[in-house]
Amino acid sequence: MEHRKVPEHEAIYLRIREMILFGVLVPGQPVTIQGLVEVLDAGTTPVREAIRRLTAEGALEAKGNRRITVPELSLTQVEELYFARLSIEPKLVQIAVPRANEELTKHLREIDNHLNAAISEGDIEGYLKYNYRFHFALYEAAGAGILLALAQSLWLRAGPSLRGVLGRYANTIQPDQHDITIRALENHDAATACRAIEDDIRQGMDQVRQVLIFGDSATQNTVKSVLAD
Amino acid sequence: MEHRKVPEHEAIYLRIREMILFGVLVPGQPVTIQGLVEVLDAGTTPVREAIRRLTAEGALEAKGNRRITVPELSLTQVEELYFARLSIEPKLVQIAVPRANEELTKHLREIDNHLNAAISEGDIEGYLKYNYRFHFALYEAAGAGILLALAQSLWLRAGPSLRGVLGRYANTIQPDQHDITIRALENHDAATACRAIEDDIRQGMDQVRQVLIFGDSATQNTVKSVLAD
DNA sequence: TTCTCAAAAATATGATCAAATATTTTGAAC
DNA sequence: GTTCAAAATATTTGATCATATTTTTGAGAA
Repeated sequence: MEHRKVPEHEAIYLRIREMILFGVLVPGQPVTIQGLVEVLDAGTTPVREAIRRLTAEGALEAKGNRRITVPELSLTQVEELYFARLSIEPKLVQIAVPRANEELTKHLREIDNHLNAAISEGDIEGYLKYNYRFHFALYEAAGAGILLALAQSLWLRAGPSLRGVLGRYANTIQPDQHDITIRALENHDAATACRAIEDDIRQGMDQVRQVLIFGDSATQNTVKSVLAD
Repeated sequence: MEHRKVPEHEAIYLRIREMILFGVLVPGQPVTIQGLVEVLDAGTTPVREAIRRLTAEGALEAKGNRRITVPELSLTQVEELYFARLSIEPKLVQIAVPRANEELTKHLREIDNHLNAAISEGDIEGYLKYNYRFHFALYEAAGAGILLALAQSLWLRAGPSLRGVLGRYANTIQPDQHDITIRALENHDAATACRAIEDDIRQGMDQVRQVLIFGDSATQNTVKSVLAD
């Protein structure tokens, strides 16, 4: 069991999933089986099965014409994600807090250090990766598999659009909700931890909403100028 | 577009999905590709792809030994579903209420009439079908695809266990939350509609919880005695 | 230039088979 | 009866191909 061979379709699924989560695949982009086969140097059957799985999760969108794209979020969908994230993720935190131990908080601090380094270096993909890892290390500690799956589905839907946020707001100083969260965990203060995660979600989703309202043409320019530093 | 040919894998997915929702497939039951191929008189590829999709949605559970089963709900998972349903479904109702029109309430009444007939006849599968249809006719009216997908995923997870509830509680008189809901829709009274759905969810999930706590051996006997009427 | 139409190209879908993996059955020994 | 190993069986996984469907391309007409 420990050394169970991971089926190829699972490995491929995880790779495509990360491409979606971290904005390698962008909203509106068509996704084809053969395209992924070539990019990933994989077989068609595992890619097909991974795609089927990801469409079931809302991470990819099956169009009526047998084509598959990365979903684009409408404003009302952002509102839906906003609501759902605020419903599910703090609950995961609430469940996790009584279970938090030093190992967890230490692990979260490590991730957050990487995250802060990525911010300092203007490393967008690093930021997205460690932000995701921070959140899910915490949520996994809750041991609530169904809520966790819901949260992951929400992140998969939001992932490609989050990338559009970063150039625009990279210079914006936001209160560090992660640090607040970690301290609350150490104190087993569920209310503070939940509020910090809620505020973190609000900050992030407010920014996604802004980008959608004002468009992302200004965003592309500021991505370049930020990364030039 | 209107007469788009529906791929076989989608049609098969819908059929298996209903088997799960309405308790034809029971918790713990192994599910094999060849088994479904024979039951559904279908091809292996569409069945495989449907299974992959359903496991992604949590409706089926991939075990570490490459076997697939219908999930069994633990008590903590029931609590998770309880919380998630109470978070998501009333929100769908809240969004739907301002959009409710006479066509919708008429449609809901028709479904509810079928549901009540099924109850009178002791028709368990009919009950499950029309209960599902009632809820989702309402939720679909919200036009909130992401929240709808979350709700459907929750129902898929709970579906097989709901069947275990029915024999046990079929004689229990519960306030008819559906009728209350319809009337609230007619009056565009979102608060009442949401509360009715919340109460409906509580009634249902309390019963699932009870069955899990006390076991279902008594349930099987009462299924038989109820259906003998 | 635009529009139409047919052919070519791209892509998804389903079938089928072999290989890999896991479980069950069988038979022997104690 | 139990235990264990080997054989048989069941099942999943991945490859590969043919078929079906959709999009793109290019030629001709207006």
